[in-house]
Amino acid sequence: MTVRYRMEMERERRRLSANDWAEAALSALGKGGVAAVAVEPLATALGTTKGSFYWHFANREALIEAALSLWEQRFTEATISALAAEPEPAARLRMLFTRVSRDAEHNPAAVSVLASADHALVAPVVRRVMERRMAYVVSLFEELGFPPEVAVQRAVLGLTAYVGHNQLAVRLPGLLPLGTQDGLNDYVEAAVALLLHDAPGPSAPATP
Amino acid sequence: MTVRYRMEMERERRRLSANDWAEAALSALGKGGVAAVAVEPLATALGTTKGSFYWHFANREALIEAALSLWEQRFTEATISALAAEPEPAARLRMLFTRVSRDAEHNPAAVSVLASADHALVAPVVRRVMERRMAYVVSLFEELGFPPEVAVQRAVLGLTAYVGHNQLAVRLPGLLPLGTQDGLNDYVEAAVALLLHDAPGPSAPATP
DNA sequence: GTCATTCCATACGCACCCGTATGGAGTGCG
DNA sequence: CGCACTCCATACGGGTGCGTATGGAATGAC
Repeated sequence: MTVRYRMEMERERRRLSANDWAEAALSALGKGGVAAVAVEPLATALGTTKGSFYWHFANREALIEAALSLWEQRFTEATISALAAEPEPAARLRMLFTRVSRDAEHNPAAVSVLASADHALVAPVVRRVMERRMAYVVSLFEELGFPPEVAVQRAVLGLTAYVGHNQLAVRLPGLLPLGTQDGLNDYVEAAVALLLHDAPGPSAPATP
Repeated sequence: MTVRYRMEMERERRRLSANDWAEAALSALGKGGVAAVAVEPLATALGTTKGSFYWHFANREALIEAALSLWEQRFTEATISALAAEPEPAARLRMLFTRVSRDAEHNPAAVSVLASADHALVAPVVRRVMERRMAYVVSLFEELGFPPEVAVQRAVLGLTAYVGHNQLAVRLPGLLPLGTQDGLNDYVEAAVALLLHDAPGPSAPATP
């Protein structure tokens, strides 16, 4: 019965950790890009002041780095590890596209990160992530038996389509005329079918 | 022989017009998004001061609107009118993709505009432009004889691929493994071939 | 309870940008 | 020349965000 609740009606007012700040920064990153990862606005949003922040972090750059690190881990690992179970490369491709297309409009962080790719702290992270994805998709088409040049072309088409889909779905909701969930599913099926067109047998060299 | 050149060695120092400011704003928009369309930085870049700006414009919003209007006109009209000459829809599609893929990496304005699509002044402009493009590409595939649902799917794949291509080429140069110009041309050919796969005859109803 | 440690609130200086006010160059016209 | 008009330079106030300094509250060890 210690008197712990004095004026705590408006907010919890429990103490914050560095991770709380990083999570809030990641959320702000998704909403407004790196420009929104600002100390004082985040402080008021968290119901605290700058004094809390500068106890946990050295400066604003450290906060941006923490948010980016959080994003990179959460995102890359979650997506790729979810596919590791499926042995069939064609099924993995279909699963990948279904998954990312479904999450596209609920994923503003990826859009904001790419939009801030000119920032010195963002550039290496987004490049690392995109290079990993590019290499992964290329290897996927190679595993399907496409010759290297064709695999690269299919992968570029697929990856750029995903990036553009993500951008348009987030920034201009309702623009893509895919209707409801069914329309989106049909689109993914059609797109994957095109990307897999004339697929040779798996792991069969194409030009012997 | 009037003494007109007093201290004009470092800059021309001729008087500026509102259009000069709008052009500089468009350039800044391409480099750093709407955040870079700032009065004082642009003034120093133009070798003048804010006094000049606030003579030609009411405030910063008017400058942003001028830059966006410039971009919308220059861009949409230039691209679409260049295609009006070609009667064959397949050739128009190929020409469209060749053109936009070639210009993709030299077109940072489109990327910045889409990146700033949450801005109140940018949102209606970019939505208008993208809706026009979407409708145009859909009508192109319909003209090729695809049934409406398929035309929409092909158009979505093509447009999102272009948007993603533009983003990646501008923000992460060298990431797309397309090599030199020839590699890009081959990619465009392959992508267009996939998008045109199983095309019915032009203006032939598909499901009679 | 005392006390040291952890964590936060407040106040301050600095820098940047917006918008306004005002005086003064520059130019064309009589 | 003189004068009106166009255009720009400078100075100022307000607002916001970064980073620092410093005192004080909350918490755990004893």
